[in-house]
Amino acid sequence: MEDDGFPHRELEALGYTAAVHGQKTYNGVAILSRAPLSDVTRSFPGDPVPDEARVIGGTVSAGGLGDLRLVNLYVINGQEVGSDKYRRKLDWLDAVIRWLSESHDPKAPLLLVGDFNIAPEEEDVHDPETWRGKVLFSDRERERLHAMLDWGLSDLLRVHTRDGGLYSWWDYRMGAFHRGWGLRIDLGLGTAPVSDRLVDAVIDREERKSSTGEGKPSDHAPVIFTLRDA
DNA sequence: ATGTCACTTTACAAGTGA
Repeated sequence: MEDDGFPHRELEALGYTAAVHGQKTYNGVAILSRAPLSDVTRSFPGDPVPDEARVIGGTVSAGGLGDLRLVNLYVINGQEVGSDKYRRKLDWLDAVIRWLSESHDPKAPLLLVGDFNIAPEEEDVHDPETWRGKVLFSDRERERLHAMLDWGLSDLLRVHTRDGGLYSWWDYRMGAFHRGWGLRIDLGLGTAPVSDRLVDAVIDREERKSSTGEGKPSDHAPVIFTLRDA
C-alpha cells in the first residue's frame, strides 16, 4: 500500500510505532517497533532504483540492548537467470554491498533483515539439483550474499543450527507448501555485537498454512530472532 | 517446474510480476 493508507493509529493502539516506505502493487517495506525508533532512512546512497520502495532503515533504542541499527531490504526478485531483471538484481546487490562497506561499521550493532530473494546454501533449498543455476539460487546471486557475509555479517539462523528443511517461502503454485518444496530466502544478517546476543532464531511455518488465521496466508512465513540484552 | 495469487488498466478480461 501507499504510505497514506498505512494503519498507524491501529498499530499505535497496540503499542507499536511504524516507519513505512510504501508503494502500490509491488515493493514496500516497513519497520514496526515497540521501542523508540529514530533516524529513519529510505532507499540508500547509490541505489540504482531509488524510485522503488525497497529499503528502510531505523535505529531502535531497545533498553539493555543499546542502539541497534535495523535495515529492512526487499531484494529485487530477478525473474529468470539471464533476463534484464536478473542483471538489475545483481547490480542492485552490488550497490548494497558498496553502501554497506562505505557507510557502516562491522563492529557496530547492525541487523540487516528482509526478503533477500536468495537461498544461501544447499540446505536452504528443498532440491538443490533442481534449483542449481536458477534464480533465487544461482551462483552469482549467492556470491553477492557471501560478499555481504564476508564484510562482517552472520546469517543469524545459522548461528545455532545447520539443519536443513528450515524454509521461509513456498511458491503458491504446484501445491509447493504441501509437498515441502520450500526455500529459505528471508534472512537476518547481524554484525558480531548482534550475533553475540542471539538467543534463538525460528521460522513460524504455521503461518504458511491455509488453516491459520483468515485462510489466506502469504507465500512467506515469519522469521523470528530473539536477542538478549547486552 | 509452474497446478496460485493479487494487482493493474481505460476495466467488465487479460497481462504482469512474484
